[in-house]
Amino acid sequence: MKGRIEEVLERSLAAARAAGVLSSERAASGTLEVPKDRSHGDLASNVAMTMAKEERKAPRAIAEALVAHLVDPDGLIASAEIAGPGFLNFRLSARFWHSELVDLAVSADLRVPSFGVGRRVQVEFVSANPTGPLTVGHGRNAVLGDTVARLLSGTGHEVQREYYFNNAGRQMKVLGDSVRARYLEEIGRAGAFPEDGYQGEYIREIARALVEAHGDDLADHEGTAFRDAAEKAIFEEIRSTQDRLGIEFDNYFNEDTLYSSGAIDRVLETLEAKGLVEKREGAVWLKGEEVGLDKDRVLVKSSGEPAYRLPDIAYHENKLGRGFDEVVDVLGADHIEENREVRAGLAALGLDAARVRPVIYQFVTLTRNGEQVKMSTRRAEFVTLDDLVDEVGVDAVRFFFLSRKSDSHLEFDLELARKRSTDNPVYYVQYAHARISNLFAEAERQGVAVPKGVPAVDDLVALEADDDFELISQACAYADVVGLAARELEPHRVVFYLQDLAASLHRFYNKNRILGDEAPGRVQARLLLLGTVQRVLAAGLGLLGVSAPERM
RNA sequence: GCGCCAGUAGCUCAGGUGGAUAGAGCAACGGCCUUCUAAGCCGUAGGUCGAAGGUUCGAGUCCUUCCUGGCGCGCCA
Repeated sequence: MKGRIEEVLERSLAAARAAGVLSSERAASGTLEVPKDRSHGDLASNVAMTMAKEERKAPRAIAEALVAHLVDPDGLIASAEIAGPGFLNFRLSARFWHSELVDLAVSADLRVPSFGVGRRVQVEFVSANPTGPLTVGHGRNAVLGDTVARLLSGTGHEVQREYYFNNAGRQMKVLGDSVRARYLEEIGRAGAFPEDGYQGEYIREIARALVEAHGDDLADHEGTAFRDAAEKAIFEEIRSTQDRLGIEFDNYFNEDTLYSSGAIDRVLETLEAKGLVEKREGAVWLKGEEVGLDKDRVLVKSSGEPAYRLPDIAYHENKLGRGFDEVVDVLGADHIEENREVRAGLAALGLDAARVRPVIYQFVTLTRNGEQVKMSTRRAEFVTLDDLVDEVGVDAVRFFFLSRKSDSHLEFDLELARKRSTDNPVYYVQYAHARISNLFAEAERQGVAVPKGVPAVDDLVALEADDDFELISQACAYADVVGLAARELEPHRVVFYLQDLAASLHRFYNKNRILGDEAPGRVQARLLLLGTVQRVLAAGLGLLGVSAPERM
């Protein structure tokens, strides 16, 4: 929406230069924004202030020169005022707003910038090892990753969603041993339960299923049957949780392929060849100082097994090698350091580590009635993501997980999330959408002609109130918000925007009776406006993976 | 001790690239439905933006130091 006014500013600047009033060559670099205070107009520019130094003139004098040479052939600006230290406050014309609304309405993608066209991006998220059901913490990861992927797709990127699975590590062995121990218990044989084994009830259930299927045939089994059964069962559960949340992956990547392909050995050899490793105390170390880390890190343990970070480096090398322009890692705050090591490793290999973009999220706490809910496994309180979905529903889970900047700790208020009332921000936004649907239904019932198809500026002349323009302005902001959210990988911006847009809609709805307005053409014009607002709400909710109900 | 993140209204949190009188939602208080869904709206109250310095026309935003909380700093993953 700023584009056309920016052009006006550029031309006015040129005109002022041509008239010899201004001298600097530089293009205007100020910002144009919607002022927080509506009394400052529809759009405000600080360009006069940013030019002050170079022009060696007072900002207000520059602003005056610009206003005096305003080039606005299309009549987009209704008035231009100079305010405060040198702000240029523009009030825009009805004509401007009408053409903005037409542009938005005819745009299939609501004018969201498609800066990602031709770029391939991978988003890796969740990546939880199947040692138990997904937790609430995984939930934030899952929803964040999925929504980042949606944002990137929405801005034209070709996106792959990947789940990385450490099936080569110790964890999976412990899992198998845990099931074996429970299995032996079930068939009445004493077996020592592993010290660091997984104690959850789900392990026993898997063991029982094995008893049912095989009796005690597996009592002396030395292979991977326990592990395989556990992995399969738990993965099924994880997938079903993801399913409920509307999350699908394009690819599951197994760590062991990095071993079988020789990738891990090659990484090690390359680092050795570059003189970036050192053998010491029976282990192989990555030289921290030389790769930009604060200390040396073990790549291969003295046991001969790779430490977790080596396959991680190989994994990221693999990802970059698959030709992605960018690789996004969605990680909990406890993995920041590890990610730094991985990127240092990539740089050491001569790869462009800047193509790896971590999205870090802080931890989640649950509260109920102001009290923190302990997420302990022992008391069977709220541990799993499935439980959370059961209690508050998919829409609230997704919306709430996204309603904080990922860098901030997230306090998930169960009481609020389950409320089916106005207090609950999810319902607030959804209600705005449903309200518009209802209005259209009511219009049909009353036999009001509901405009169909693509609007033209002439259809909108009856929109002449500030209320109308404000709503248009809000709806038009969608494109900028989504663009910024996608660029910065910050879904929460969309959440806050939708709450603002919903508030504008509710305000508008309460203040203006839409149907039965006697001004000629206004009912139809406002239905066109609200139809577009509804499309924006639906698109925004869709980006978040939250439903946009017709009726509530 | 070192690193990363956070500290903004009673509570939970927004506040790209520095802009005008710092915002929203809960909670509190007072209003608005015989009329398109009151799951809504309007109003009141609530702040030394953790502290102190600095940078400049201008700082919640940038720099320095300090305080508080979370998370890391493993031959665990």
